[in-house]
Amino acid sequence: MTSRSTTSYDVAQLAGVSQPTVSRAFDPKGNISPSTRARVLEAARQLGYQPNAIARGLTTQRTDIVGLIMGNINRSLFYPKVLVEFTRRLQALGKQVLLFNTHESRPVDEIMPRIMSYQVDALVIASTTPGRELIDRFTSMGTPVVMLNRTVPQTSANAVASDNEAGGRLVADFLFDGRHQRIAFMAGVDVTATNALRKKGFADRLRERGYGAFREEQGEYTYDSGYEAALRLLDRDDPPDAIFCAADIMALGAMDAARFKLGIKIPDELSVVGYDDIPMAKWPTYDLTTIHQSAARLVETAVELIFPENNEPASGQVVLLPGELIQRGSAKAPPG
Amino acid sequence: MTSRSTTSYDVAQLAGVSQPTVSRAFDPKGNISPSTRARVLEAARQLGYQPNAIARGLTTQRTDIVGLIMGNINRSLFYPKVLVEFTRRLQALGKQVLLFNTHESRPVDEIMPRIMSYQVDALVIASTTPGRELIDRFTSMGTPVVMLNRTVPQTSANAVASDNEAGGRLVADFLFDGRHQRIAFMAGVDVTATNALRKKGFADRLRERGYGAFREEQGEYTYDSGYEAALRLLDRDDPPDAIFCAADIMALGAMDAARFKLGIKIPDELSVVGYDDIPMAKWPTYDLTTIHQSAARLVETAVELIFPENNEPASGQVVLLPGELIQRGSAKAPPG
DNA sequence: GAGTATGATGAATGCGCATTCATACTGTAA
DNA sequence: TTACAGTATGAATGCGCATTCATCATACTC
Repeated sequence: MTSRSTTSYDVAQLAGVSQPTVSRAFDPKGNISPSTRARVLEAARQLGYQPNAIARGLTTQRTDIVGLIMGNINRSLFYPKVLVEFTRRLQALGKQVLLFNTHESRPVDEIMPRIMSYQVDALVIASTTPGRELIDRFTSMGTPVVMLNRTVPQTSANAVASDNEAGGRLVADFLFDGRHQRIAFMAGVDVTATNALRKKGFADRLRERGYGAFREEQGEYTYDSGYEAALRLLDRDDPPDAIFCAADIMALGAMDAARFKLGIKIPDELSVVGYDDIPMAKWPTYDLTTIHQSAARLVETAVELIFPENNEPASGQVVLLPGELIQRGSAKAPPG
Repeated sequence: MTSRSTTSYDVAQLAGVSQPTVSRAFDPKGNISPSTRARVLEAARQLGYQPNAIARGLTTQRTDIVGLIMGNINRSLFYPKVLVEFTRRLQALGKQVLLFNTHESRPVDEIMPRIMSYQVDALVIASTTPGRELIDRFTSMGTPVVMLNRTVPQTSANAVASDNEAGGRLVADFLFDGRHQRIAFMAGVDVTATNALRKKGFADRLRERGYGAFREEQGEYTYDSGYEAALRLLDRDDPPDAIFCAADIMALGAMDAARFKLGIKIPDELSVVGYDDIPMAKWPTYDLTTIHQSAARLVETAVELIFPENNEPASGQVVLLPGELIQRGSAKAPPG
């Protein structure tokens, strides 16, 4: 039952070689004759031997483990997709993802020691924002860090984010050109840079175009909060004729509030634009006009930063990925 | 930059003790005087020392890592939720989740050696089905295995699943009592036991109630496939007045196909019942009657099987969790 | 054919920790 | 005072592997 697992010594003995030779047989660049390698691998196969990654990690100082910190993964399908993409890509590089979840209540920094103790080769941080000194402890040890859709100013951490400010500007132009008169903004949680930048680009561009102040309500990146915020926005004498929601998930709630609760016609009486292009956005019920943000590209870029093909891992780099406005049926399009 | 990370020897030196004493200071059950422990921990704090989990794993034969295999995580929000729950619960037990993704095309068994090499303390398999001998290799090494919503007959693996057969029966009763005349079933992918059992319970119970054969179409556990399957089912002279979809996600597609493509009124002309109770099911647009399946309970049960409070890990146990019919507005309810 | 480069292999070692085992030290009973 | 628990600590060791380093066999040069 609890038989000691087979080691490289067992394989060595069966193959009639020394233990280091077994090691070399499993090292693609190992100095070993083809015939010996074949003999060793055959012996390994017979014994069901697999090199112990933990022991290997101890000597090589490389665990092939990448730490991935995520908070609130399951709000939308975006982060699950990021997660799958990461796992897939890293697996292809022979690396594995060690997952850490941040509790709503507790700060991220609390689990950092845990992560550090696992000697991860790199650290990916998504949808949560750690303290600067924690990050620096990793980078100072030579562990590259990359944050997704978050930035912490003046750190050695890399960051990959969709260009939220540019996206906000896209929406501003789209709604302004669509001849909307009473434009509103539905914010996400205030502290997130994501939300702030989307709003900034949106507001700046509207101002540039000569459009004045706009009304604003706050949601919390959930369907329900979008639903409620839409009611506050719309259930009044002078309701907006366009709402830019800082996230698709809120936009869906907003659309349902407008249509089913208030009987407002979309897009005739109200245009709704989201952000993210989650899968549901293209469902016929919603057919949501939104800014598309590719999880796959985000991940691809992040992986390239921490495990570049031929260079040293990057440090302190910030990459912004442009978004794309996807016109669907939830918003009145500009003429022409 | 690449300064050798601090080890227990560094801490020992600073605290004026030997290395084993440092070890004991970090072991809650370690034989060590309170004053010495305090001194050691203070020294550790100063140096930013954290015990190396990899090295520890080598000596203790316990990595505190749990392997989690998932395929197709991001179809719905159910598995992401399972994932988060697992991570959270295991973190609370001082354990971490090492994630493995199975590619659509490749068999699960291919990544098994990788998992084995990481000496995981336990293995959780979700939404994918491995070969029996692979499983047995883990359990024979004393590594408990638990599968979620899948079973492989005659293995030493544990399994936790929602009682799909009972759920199917619930739906059969509900639709039969609702006086539906032309009941149809929308199947998921045929090979999955999940689908087969839901269908079996449904069919058996209908037969018991004296209802004859029912029409059937096949989807693939996606919104789009549900949409298409619904068209095949409904776009004919004698369309069903009730569809039981083997998964919510297909039910949503089916509802949209019926309402928006064919102009069928729900629930007046057609009742739709799903399975899973994903978050979208309760959105006003869908308001889907379905069988609720708790991800949290599933995870809780699975964790209890592989890490029982006071016993040995379970082996070969199969636990079925009852589902619950959630009546909403997408289906005509039985009178009374 | 003597000398040198090349390649394949084994002996020895250490990664950082937990865990024996042995030792010193403290207090209590005889 | 002697003896004997009990406690706290350090020296030594090994987990399983990769990586020097040294050794030996072979091939090649002039």
